Amino acid sequence: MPRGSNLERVSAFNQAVVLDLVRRSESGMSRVELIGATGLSTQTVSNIARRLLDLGLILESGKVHVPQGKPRTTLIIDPKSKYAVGAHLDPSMLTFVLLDLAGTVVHRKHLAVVAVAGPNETVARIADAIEDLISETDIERSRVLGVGIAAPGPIEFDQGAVVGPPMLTGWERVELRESLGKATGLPVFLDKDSAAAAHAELWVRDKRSDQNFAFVYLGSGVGAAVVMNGEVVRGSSNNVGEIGHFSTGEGGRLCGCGRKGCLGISIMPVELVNDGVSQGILPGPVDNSDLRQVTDHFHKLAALADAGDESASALLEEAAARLARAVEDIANLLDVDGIVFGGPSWPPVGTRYLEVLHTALANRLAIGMIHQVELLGSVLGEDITAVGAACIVLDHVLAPRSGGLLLE
Amino acid sequence: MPRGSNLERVSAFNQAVVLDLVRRSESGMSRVELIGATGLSTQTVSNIARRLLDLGLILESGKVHVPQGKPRTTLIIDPKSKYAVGAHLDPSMLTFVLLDLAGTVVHRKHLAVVAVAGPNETVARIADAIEDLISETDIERSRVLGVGIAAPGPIEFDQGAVVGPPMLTGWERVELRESLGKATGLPVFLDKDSAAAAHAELWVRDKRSDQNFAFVYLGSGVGAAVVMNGEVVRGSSNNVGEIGHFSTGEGGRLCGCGRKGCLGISIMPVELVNDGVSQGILPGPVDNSDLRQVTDHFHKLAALADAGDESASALLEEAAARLARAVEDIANLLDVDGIVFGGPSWPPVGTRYLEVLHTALANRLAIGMIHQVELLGSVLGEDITAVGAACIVLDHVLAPRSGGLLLE
DNA sequence: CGGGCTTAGTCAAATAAATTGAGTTAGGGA
DNA sequence: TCCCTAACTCAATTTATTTGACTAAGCCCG
Repeated sequence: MPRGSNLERVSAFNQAVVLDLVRRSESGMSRVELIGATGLSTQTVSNIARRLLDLGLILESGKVHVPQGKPRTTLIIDPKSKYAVGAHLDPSMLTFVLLDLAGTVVHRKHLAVVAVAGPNETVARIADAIEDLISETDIERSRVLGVGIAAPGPIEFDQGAVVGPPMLTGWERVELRESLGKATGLPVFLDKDSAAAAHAELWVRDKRSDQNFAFVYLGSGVGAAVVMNGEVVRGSSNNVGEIGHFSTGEGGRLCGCGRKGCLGISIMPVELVNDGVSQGILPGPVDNSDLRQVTDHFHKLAALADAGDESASALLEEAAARLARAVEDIANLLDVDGIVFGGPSWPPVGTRYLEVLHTALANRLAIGMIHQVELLGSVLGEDITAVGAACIVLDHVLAPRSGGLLLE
Repeated sequence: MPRGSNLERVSAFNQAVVLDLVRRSESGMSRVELIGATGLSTQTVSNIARRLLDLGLILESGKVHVPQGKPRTTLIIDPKSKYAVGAHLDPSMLTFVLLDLAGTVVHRKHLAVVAVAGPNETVARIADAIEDLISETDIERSRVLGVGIAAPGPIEFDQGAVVGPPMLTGWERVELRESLGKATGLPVFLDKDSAAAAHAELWVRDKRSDQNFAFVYLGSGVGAAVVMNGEVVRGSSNNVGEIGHFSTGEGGRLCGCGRKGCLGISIMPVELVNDGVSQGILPGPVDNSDLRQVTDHFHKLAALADAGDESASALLEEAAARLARAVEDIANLLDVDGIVFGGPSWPPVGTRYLEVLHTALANRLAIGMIHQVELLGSVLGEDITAVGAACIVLDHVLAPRSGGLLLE
C-alpha cells in the first residue's frame, strides 16, 4: 500500500539521518558539516543536535579551528550510551558480541554447538551466554537495545523462526525470536547469516546512499545478500540470496538436487575436505557431522595450498572458478558496483579465491564498458556475522530507512 | 549521501500518493477510501483533493451510496488532462504509443527500422513520428508531459546514451536523450527495454508497495528487470538485468563468449530460427540481419509447434528448459513472489514456455517452503515496451517514489 | 591591542504542513 | 418529521522546518 507521511515522521527521520551521520563519522561532525550533508537548514540541525545531546546519544567533543571565523564544535557519538548484542548461530559454533553505539566490539564470547542438544536446550544456552556477555562487563542492562541473531537461511521472518537449516538437525520451524525474547527479556531480531554479514559490511564501508553491492557469504554453505541504495534488500520474505543451487556451467560434483555443478556443492568446505581426504591430500577419515572438525580440515587444506601443494591448490581453484561463474551472473543481473566476499569460511581462502575471481571475470561483465565492478574481500573476519547481527539491532533502532518516512 | 526531508517534500509526496491511488483505481476512489489507503487524516486528504481538482488532474464523478449516511463522492482521474509518449527502439521495429493519464493507449504507430540509416537519420525519423503521433489526435501539445524511449541495453543513463546494442550496428554511444530532446522540444527519458516493460507491468498489476517480482524480457535478445517494494530497481548505472550470459547448466549452443549454454544464445529467436532452418523445419535461407524476417520465421516456428510438429516443439522446449534454469537462479537469488514474462518475442511461445517452466520449477525453489513463486505471462502484448516507456514518463512526473521525500 | 571580517551557531518570529474538534451536508429509517 | 449515521469541510491548534536578526569566537591588520 502506498502510504503518506507526516511531520512527526519527518522529524524522526531527520533526527535519524543526523544521528547516523554522526555515528558513522570517524572523528565526529560539526553542525555545519551536518547541514551540508543533510541539506537541512542551520536551525533544524541545531535543534536536532540539541535533542540528541539531551537524549545523551551524542556529545560535544573538541573544537576544530578553521582558517577564519568561529571554530566548529565537533559532535561525536557517545559510544557508551547504548549497546546491542549480536549472536551468530552457526552449525559449527555459537558466537556472541556486544557492540557499543560506535560499532566497537566491547566484549565477545564463543560457545561450542552441542549437536545432540535440541533447540530448546540450545535457546536456553544462548540466553545464558547473552546474560553472561552483558554481566561480564559493567554495562547497565537497560542500555542494551536488543539482540540480533543470525541463522542459516531460509527463515520465516514474520514468525521470527528458523525453518530448517541444512546443517542443523532438529531445527525445523523453531520460533527463535519469541523463545529467545522471553528468555532474555530483550527485543530480538532474527535474520539470515548472509544478510547480517551484509549489514556489518555496510557499517564498515563508507555510508553512501548510492551503495550497490552483493555480498557473497561463505560459511558451512553459501549464501548471498544484496545491497541497493545503501539498504539491504529484503525480498518478499527476507530470504534474498539462496544461491546454493546456482548453476556454475558444465560439469562439477553431483548435487543432492540431482544436477551437477550447483554452487553450494562446488564450494562447500565439507565437500572440498572430503575430496581432499579421498585424494590423500588430507588425513582421514573426517566425520562430516562434526563441523568443527570439518572447519579445521578446511583450514589445513588452505594452508597446504598456500604451502605449494598442487593438488590442494587445484581443488580450491576449481571451487573458485565455479564461484566466479556464479558471481558473474549475479553482477550482470544486479548491476552492482562491487561484490564483497566474506563469512566464516572466507578468510583462509580469500586471497587465493580473489586472484582466480579477478582473472576469471576480467572482461566478462556486461556492464564492464560502463563502470568497474570491484571484487573485494571483507575486512571483517570470522566474527562478521555476529557483528552484523548486532548492527541490525542498531540500524533498526537508530538508522534512517527510506520506508521510515511512511505512515504505519 | 543520507539526506533529510522537509515539509514541502512531504506535501508533494502525499499529493503524489493520492494522485497515484486515484490514477490506479479502476473506478475512482472517494476521500474516505483515500484516508484508509494513505493513513492521512481526513482534512489532509480533503485539502489534497481540492488541490488536485484545482489543477484539473482529477474530477468528481458520481456518488456512491452507502447503507447509512452521506454518500461518498468518487474522485477519478481526468484522463484527458495529461499525456505521455512512449517509444520503443527495437532492432526489428519502431513502436510509438500515446498514453493518457489513465494509462489508456490513445494512439499508436509503427515504423520499420531501416538498417542502413544511421543514428542521426533515425533520430530525425523518430522525432517526425512523434510529431505525427501527437498531431494525428486533437490533443494540445502542451498536455504532453514528455517522451519515454526504450532501447536495448546496456545504456549510459546519466548521458542518456545508447551504448551499443548488439543488433544495432553504428549505434555506439548515441546520445539519444539530448538529440531527441532537441528535435522534439519535449523532456526525454531513456531507459532499457526490459526496465520499460517492467514499468508497464507494474502499472497493469495491482499497485501494492510490497510488490517483488522479476520481469524476464524476451525480444531479439533476453533481458530482465527487477521490481522490489513496488519500484523498479535501478542498480548502480541503470543496467540491471543483463542476463544474456547467464549459465543454464550443461551443454547447449556455443556462445560468442566462448562458453556453452549461455541464456541468450539458448533462447534468441534468431538462433532458434537458424536451427529450425538447418533442421529442415523452416524454409530457408534466412537473412540474420533482417530481423523482420527472423521475427516472421519465429512466429512460423511457434505455429508449427502448436500444430504438432515434434521437431519444432523440441527446439522450443529445449529453449524453455534453459530459461527455466536461469529463472530458478534469479528467483532464488532475489526472493521474489513472482516472475513475469513478456516482450516482443513472448506472445507466440508464451503458453508453451509457461508449461515447461511450471514443470521444471515445481519443488525447485529454495523459498518454496515459505511462499509460492508465481510464474506469469504478461497480459500486455507486443506493445508492452512502448507502453512501459510512456509509463516511465508518467511515473517520473506523477508517481511517489520512496526517494522523492529526500532533499536535493 | 582594538576594530573589522568571517564563520559557527542560537534566539525568536514566520511559514507551512498535518491534525484536531466542531459544524455542515446528505441520505436512511422509525 | 425527527433522529441517526457517515462523508466531508471550516476554523483553530499543533508541530515541524525555515527565515532573519543576533551573538560568539576566532584571525588579520593597522
